[in-house]
Amino acid sequence: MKEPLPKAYDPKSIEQETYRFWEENGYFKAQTGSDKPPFCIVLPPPNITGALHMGHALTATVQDLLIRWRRMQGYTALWLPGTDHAGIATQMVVERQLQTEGTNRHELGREKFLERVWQWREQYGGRITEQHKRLGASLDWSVERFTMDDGLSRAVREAFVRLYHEEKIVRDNRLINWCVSCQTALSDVEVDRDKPEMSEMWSFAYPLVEGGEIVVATTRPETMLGDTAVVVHPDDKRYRKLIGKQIQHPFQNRTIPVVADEILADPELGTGAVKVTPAHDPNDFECGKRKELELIDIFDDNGVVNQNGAPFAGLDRFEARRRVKQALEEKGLFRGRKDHEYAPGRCLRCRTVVEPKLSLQWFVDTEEMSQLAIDAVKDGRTQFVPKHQEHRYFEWLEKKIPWCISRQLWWGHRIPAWYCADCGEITVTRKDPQACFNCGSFNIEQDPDVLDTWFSSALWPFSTLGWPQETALFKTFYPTSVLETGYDIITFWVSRMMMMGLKLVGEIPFGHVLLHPMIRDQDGNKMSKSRGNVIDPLDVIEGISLEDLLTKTRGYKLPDDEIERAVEYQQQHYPKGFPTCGTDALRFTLAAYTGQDQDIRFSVDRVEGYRKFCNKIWQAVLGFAMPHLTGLEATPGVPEPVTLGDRWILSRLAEVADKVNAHLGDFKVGEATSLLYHFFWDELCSWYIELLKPVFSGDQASAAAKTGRQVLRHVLEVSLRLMHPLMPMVTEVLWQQLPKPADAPPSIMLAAYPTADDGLADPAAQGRAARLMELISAVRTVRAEYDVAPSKAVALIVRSDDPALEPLIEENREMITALARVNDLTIDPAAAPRPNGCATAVIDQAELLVPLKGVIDVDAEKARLAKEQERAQKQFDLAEKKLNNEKFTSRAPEEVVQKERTKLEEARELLGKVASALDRLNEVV
RNA sequence: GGGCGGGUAGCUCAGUUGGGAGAGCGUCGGCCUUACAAGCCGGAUGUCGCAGGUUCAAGCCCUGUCCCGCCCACCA
Repeated sequence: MKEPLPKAYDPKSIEQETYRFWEENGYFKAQTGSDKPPFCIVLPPPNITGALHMGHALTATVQDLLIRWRRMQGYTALWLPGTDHAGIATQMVVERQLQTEGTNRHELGREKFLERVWQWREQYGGRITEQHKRLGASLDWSVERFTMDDGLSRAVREAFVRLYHEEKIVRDNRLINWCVSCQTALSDVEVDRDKPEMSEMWSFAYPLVEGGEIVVATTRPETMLGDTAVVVHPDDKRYRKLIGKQIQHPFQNRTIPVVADEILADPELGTGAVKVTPAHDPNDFECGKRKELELIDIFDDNGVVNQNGAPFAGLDRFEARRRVKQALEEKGLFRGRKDHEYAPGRCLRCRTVVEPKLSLQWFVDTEEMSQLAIDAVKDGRTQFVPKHQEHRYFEWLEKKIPWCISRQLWWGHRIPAWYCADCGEITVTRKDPQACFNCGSFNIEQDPDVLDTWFSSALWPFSTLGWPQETALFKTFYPTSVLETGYDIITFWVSRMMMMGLKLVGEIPFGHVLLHPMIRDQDGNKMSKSRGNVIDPLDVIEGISLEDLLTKTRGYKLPDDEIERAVEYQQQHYPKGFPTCGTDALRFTLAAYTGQDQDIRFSVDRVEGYRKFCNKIWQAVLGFAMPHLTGLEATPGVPEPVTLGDRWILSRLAEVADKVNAHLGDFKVGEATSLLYHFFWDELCSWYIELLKPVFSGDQASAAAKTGRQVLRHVLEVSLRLMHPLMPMVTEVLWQQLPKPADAPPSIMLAAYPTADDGLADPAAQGRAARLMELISAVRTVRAEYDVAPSKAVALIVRSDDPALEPLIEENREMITALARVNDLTIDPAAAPRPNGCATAVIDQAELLVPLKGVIDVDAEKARLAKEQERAQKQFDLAEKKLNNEKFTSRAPEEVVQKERTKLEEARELLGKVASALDRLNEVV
């Protein structure tokens, strides 16, 4: 880190090197066994198949800033990284790979296939964690985890066995969601409901054995092949006498009964009669249980009609629909169709319409666990931020839906259940058994299925720390402090971690759930490859040309027309590609966006703005400060201020440090970023550094100059520490450059996070500084309005009778002359004669005259003053109106009324000054 | 159908014990003033979605309403 630094900020030249410096020195490593308070965040494990996207960048930014902040505050901070094996996703990737080799997993066999998956994982599974390093993430890589690690697999086994023996996990034949494409069962949260699409409600008649008919309506006519009843409401007069009668199935040699059921049948809907297919509809299934109806499964695992669906066996379910309708029409049973909106459930991963299907699967009984999870949030042991997101959590948990956890896949944690071929008993145990626990037979076979990926994810906050063993990590860091993630996985993940943590460990897994919004493109659309609006964080960090961007897009595995569309979008929206913005700017942007409650419309322009901020910091430290600070011996503690400027900036520093800590404590990250941005740029750079310039160009040995150097060094150094959690790279590099007391740590990461004690509160100095700034700004405005170049100095006459103003101006004469570019500053009493040809500005308790001989345009000046007059008049009128209102003066608090009186007086004075200036102008003419 | 969030400058968004409407980007004018033109100085810009109400006082609280986004339910 000792190489000469470039003159201008260049993120590429510092970032990777800085990360290496931290990593090689082990600064990310959390020490257990210290007496410091613990602070722990577990990184939501990205899928090994995933590539870093903006959502990861956002999550990493927020978590890293919390971790760095707490670490600097003196906490033992652990940020634990890891990845998820992502069952279906990974298996699909490897299966596609096999396909290109002309083989498949069945040819390969289970064992060989799993070897291939592990191989794939070795090769690509670490990509995404490497990418986190580019974000500056201070993750403790020494404790990196993977959901299929031995340790985590032991935790999975432990959880399963314990829940099984408590009968919270059961094997049962139930209706589940079956994906005919992925060939596996899915849980309810893995079924996605799209916007409803136009479909039809199709009616047909079932002929009664005794003659007559009963008409039913359905969106899925093909399921009539598996119908085992028609239900009507017991009170429905139209059908009452049909209850108990038999229907002749039109295509099959069987009859089905008309049954009364007040739950499923609603006389108000449709025809009031409902066909019941217990094996292929959740409501019908429940009805079937109530009425002990026969279950007829008419589809095989591919969604093709089986022998039960004769004579339509062999047809795909959608083809079967067409043919059943056709056949019913031919038999004269068609009774009409209506347009109908219908939203079929789709497999979250492959978009195939899921088939409700009767199947023997493993389920978690969530009744008790859900309640534990609900209670923990209701009583505040775990708090959601923002709080209103709780409703998603409660809404889902309160349904207490059994969780189908078995998946018909090979990649994942295999279910630890062995079936005995001899006695039929199930053995469920922590260690693989040699024989049946019941009969001792060796003729046992393990369940071929694996567990839902989310089962292992649900254990993440404690399995990663060593549970079920009482490891030092586990004892130190459980429960973890904050769980930070997107609101979209509250049901998938947050709820289930709460359930499992409370059930298995007996304690909440985390104290706060911090939820961030989703990242969309600048128009509010979801980012998707096929749309072409995906912004890769690494492209923003490093910059990318349009050409390279398009090359990347053309490499996507997408249909040609989608690629063309994506390319077109990018040509239109990103004609110049993306500039190099750097990690710090990206992080600052993402942090600034988190104030929002709605989804983020990500704009690269904004990142570019913050890259400029990085340059501003760079220039302030290296360009301005360092030449004045070389060889400076840094005094420890807060320097004793000499000038008003010193007092003012140190006072502001105290306020800012205080507020930033408060904001971060409240998770108000956006507030903290904006505060730091404005403090550094608008106050430190635009005012304090500017007013140091005349000090530094004068006598180097003066008290003002000597203290100025110390204050400058101090304020910059504290500011860098304040900003470090947000912009870790640039702050580290610059911090290394600044002179520091001898006991300073080797990295800014290890330095203490600033508090109000790093500044010096001085409200009086702030008030006085504000008056000077007002004065200087007023002169600048006059200059700007008359287009006086900065290189040209002007004279300034301050007319005032305020006894406080004269000493203030005298003591800070240099500041005014330098910042307002004034060469001749005089202070006159308010009644002193006015010279000709002056532009006038009016401020609180003073009139400012700027002689501009020959430049003054009387009309322009009149117009200018008229505008000021108007503004003052408005203020005056407003205050007067309020004060004339008896209700206001009697009911408003005294201080508010007093404030209004002051305002009125100020406005009155302003008006007087402006009026006299106007008079003066008129005299001249 | 039920619920949640949002509607503030051209754009993206801040704005809590209710008490002078803000920032960034953009825009306009002027500046190479020796850290920074990736900069500096200055200007303009608003029926705070709409309509009521409470209050001395409403962007903020209440009621109604419209629009956008999302969640849940229903969809025989």
